[in-house]
Amino acid sequence: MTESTREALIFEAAKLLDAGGPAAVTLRAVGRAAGVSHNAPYKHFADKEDLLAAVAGRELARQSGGPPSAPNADPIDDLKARMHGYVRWALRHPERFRLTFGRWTHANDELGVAATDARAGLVEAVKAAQAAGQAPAGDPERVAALVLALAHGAADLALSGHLARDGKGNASPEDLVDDLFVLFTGSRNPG
Amino acid sequence: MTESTREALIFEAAKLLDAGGPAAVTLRAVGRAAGVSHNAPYKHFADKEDLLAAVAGRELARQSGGPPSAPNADPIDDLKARMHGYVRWALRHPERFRLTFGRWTHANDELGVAATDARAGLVEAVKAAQAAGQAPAGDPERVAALVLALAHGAADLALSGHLARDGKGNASPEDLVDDLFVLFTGSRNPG
DNA sequence: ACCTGAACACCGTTCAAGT
DNA sequence: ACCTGAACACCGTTCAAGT
Repeated sequence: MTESTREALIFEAAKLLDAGGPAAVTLRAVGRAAGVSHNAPYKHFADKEDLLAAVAGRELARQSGGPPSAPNADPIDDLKARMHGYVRWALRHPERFRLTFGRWTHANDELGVAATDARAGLVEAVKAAQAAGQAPAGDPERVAALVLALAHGAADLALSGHLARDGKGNASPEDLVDDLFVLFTGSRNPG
Repeated sequence: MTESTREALIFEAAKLLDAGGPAAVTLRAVGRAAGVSHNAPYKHFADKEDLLAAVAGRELARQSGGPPSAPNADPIDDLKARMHGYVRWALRHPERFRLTFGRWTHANDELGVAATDARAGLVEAVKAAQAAGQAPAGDPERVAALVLALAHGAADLALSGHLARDGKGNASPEDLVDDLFVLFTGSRNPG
């Protein structure tokens, strides 16, 4: 039971975030939703930011810990599917996406570990694509950063409305991810 | 004099934002810094968000309205310089960057116009690079979106600490921009 | 037309106290 | 070890009033 209150607080905070944005996530509302007083959260988290970091960490771990695609798919398809999944996650859960990549003053362990794990999985996918000659050669961490930066930027611009203005001649974040992979085929590593 | 109070409020709000993040931008602090009462802002802006939108609009217009590089430089260098400038702006003024691409509930005209202008300038630079055979063929708006998404994502990931963890084998946002342009040379439009 | 001061309903956080 | 209720210093916003 001692753990369930903590979990309930995280769960209710995430629910309030989705429903009403960060402004709706007050400790009073979280406590009320979890059936405790408005300052019970202080027995489980240092402060409000610490609670939000727990929400972000749980979300990032969940997102990047999804199914590793079909295990024997083409490596480049695996990488593409992973990035499409990333974009889809951002567009479906904009508040969780923004929270995850938001401002963190006192670095949180839970969130940091989740971020490191997510990057490691992506780097492995890039290495496999490179080994199959389907991605540019070079430091796999750097190629992974390139791919992630594009997917992240496309998603963030789309969410903030800075990507498309009129419907004409514009691209969805998924389209932009595909465009990058088309560029990859132009500079394949023949090895 | 009637206009100067409004301008002073925008100016002081931007200063407070840079100094202490969005939490430091309270209408009371803005009013105090501008030498007016804490609710004088309501005579110039509908609410706090409207004031922040004015800050963001001014900032975006200033950023994208910079010098158009050397006028007779290679088109691809012009495009590259523009994106490097974008990244440098984001890293030097993280709070303004995040504000500009933040949450806007009631769409603001000033900010919308600034965003449209910025995109238009970028599309022109892409068209020039395409005409010189230095950028991939296709809808210039879509190629511009690809380039902007990468620069934006690289900057945002760097700011949130999700780009590099250890110093080893990682890339700066500027490096990632360069990497994209290297991919461009692999799929040049021969026209 | 622009500004002020008091007031209202909120919020994060602290603290003494309870089991 | 976990929780409560009162309290404190804030905040955005509204409103009646002043020039």
